[in-house]
Amino acid sequence: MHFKDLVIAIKERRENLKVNQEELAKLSGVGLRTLKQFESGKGNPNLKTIQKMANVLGLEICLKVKSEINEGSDNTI
Amino acid sequence: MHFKDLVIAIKERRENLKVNQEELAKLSGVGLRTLKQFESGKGNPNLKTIQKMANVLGLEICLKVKSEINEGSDNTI
DNA sequence: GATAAAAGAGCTGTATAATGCACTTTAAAG
DNA sequence: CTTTAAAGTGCATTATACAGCTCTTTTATC
Repeated sequence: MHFKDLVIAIKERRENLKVNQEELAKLSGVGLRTLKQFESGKGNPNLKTIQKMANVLGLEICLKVKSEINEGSDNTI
Repeated sequence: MHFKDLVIAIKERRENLKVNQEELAKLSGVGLRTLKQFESGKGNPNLKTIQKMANVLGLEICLKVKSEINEGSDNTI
């Protein structure tokens, strides 16, 4: 998952949950400015910041072995 | 995947590939000091730094929907 | 087009990550 | 116990993420 895809995944998840940036900022404890930067693709957030955002959205960071082909359905997004 | 687990995953992957910290630092372009900090659990690396390390190890960051139960085998580590 | 809500951006101060260098500690091999 | 490689730490500097404030731009809704 590349940088942009990660941004998109977070952003889409937020939108699907009908939460706006301001709410997510409050809920996650991440500054609104930081969140905006991130979603507009300008940020380079540290791990803790990413996890704060993800957690509130019911997502979690994981690592998987890289593979070009799609190895079948899991619950990654 | 919590912070510590991520650290462990990276570290174990590196060790399994028989690469030492110095080599990984060179290969990934991440400073040796940064890598040491991270692996000793003291760091809070930003996304790009994490990805540089992961890429060289054949890993990628992904997001998945949180779930308490294990939903079956995928290729996440 | 006017209005309102959401998203994005410039400016700025503070906090801290990234880095290199030198040193210490730990682990493995003889 | 000695030697050596790998891992971890203290210190200092530089780069940059975080954050709030304000303002602008975009996107609906009417």
